Amino acid sequence: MAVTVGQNCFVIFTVMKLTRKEEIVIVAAKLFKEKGYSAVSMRDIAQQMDIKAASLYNHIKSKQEILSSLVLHVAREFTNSTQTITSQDGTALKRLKKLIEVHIDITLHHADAIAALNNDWMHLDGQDLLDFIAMRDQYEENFRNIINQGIQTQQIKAKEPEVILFSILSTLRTLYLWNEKRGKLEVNVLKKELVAVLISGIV
Amino acid sequence: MAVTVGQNCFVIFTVMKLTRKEEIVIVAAKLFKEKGYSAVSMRDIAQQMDIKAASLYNHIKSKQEILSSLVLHVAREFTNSTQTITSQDGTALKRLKKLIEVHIDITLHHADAIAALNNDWMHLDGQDLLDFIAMRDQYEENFRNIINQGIQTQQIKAKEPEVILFSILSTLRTLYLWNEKRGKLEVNVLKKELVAVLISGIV
DNA sequence: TAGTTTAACTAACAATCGTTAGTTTTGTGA
DNA sequence: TCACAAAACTAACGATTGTTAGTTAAACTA
Repeated sequence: MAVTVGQNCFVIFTVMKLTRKEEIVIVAAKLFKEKGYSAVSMRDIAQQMDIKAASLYNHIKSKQEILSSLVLHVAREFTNSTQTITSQDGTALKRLKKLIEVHIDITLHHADAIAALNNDWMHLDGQDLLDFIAMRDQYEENFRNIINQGIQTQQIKAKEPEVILFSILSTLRTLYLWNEKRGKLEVNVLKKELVAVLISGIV
Repeated sequence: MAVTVGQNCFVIFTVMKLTRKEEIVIVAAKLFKEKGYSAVSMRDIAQQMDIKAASLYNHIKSKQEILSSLVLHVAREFTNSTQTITSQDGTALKRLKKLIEVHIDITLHHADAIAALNNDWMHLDGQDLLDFIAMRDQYEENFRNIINQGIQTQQIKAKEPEVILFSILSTLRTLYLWNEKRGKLEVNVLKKELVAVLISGIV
């Protein structure tokens, strides 16, 4: 289905029928966002879906599986998008801007999952935990490299690179919380303003 | 006890004997930081203190009390410091810088408690929860006012004030996580660099 | 319509949760 | 040394946790 919104703007969306498992994961994500993984019981999730807790196990293997579906899926999305940008050409500063914009896009599309990614990743176990940490470190390293490149080419002030990295990543990481308050502020405006603030400061 | 560190720099510290309750709260804070309030059991806390869980109740009233001691104490510290600065004179930009510096100071002194403040405040209940939310909102409002003053006096760019507010508060809120990685970076350097990045940007 | 899958149900399990009661040990001051 | 307070202990409680087993109702497919 294709719909015209305003001018030159097509939104193409396919109404996919969600599997029951996907529904569970989505509902769980909302609850995890509010109270955290550990404080949400299987009975809480079931109640929110108007079924009994035991029925959930027709569709999922365990509570852990809900968490890892949620977290690893969006973590992979971050990883993939980052890889693409890093391997593109363009100045360090341009790629940094692009990186920020993509991060904003992913955040707005997966706000609930990102809450779990930020706050509940430590409750992953086994290989899932290792995979997540590897992806997180790689994501951070990508930002670090681009910032360092920017400093070398003198596009970015030769301040402490770690402080710059920290400031940008912190802001992006917390964006999921502000998305609700964002209210009227349109996505493209948000992107533009946020990139400006992060890159050029406020004075 | 007073010790001279380098030149012109006195550190005066009193070795206070901690009450048993304070010890419990400190130990609990460390565990809450790693796994979150809900995932830490009273038996976990007790084990870390080499006693049995039931013994904790000689010193505290409930698990809830540990959390509210932890969170409300540091929340009040933020509130008090903020009040002082807001009522001082000086330009909006100077007060904003001061606000950031004070936030950094408090964060470095109460890293574990701030983890709970950020991640577990929603597990407070009753009046404690209401008090916390009131303090948090007031804290945010203080930042907002100073930023708006800065915009009016044209010290700060007339960008979206909410985006500026969001960027600064996000960075400060997440600082407790980076404090460990900070490593060699000295406190005063961190303050100076972070203020510079937040105010002047990176280009 | 008969057969099969999908997805719900009830009932229960072992483990763990925060917490209480009652008792014993430890340390301190007279 | 004796009395008392502080702080530990054991044992157990009722509730809740994630999860399993076995069964039933509804919905598609032949």
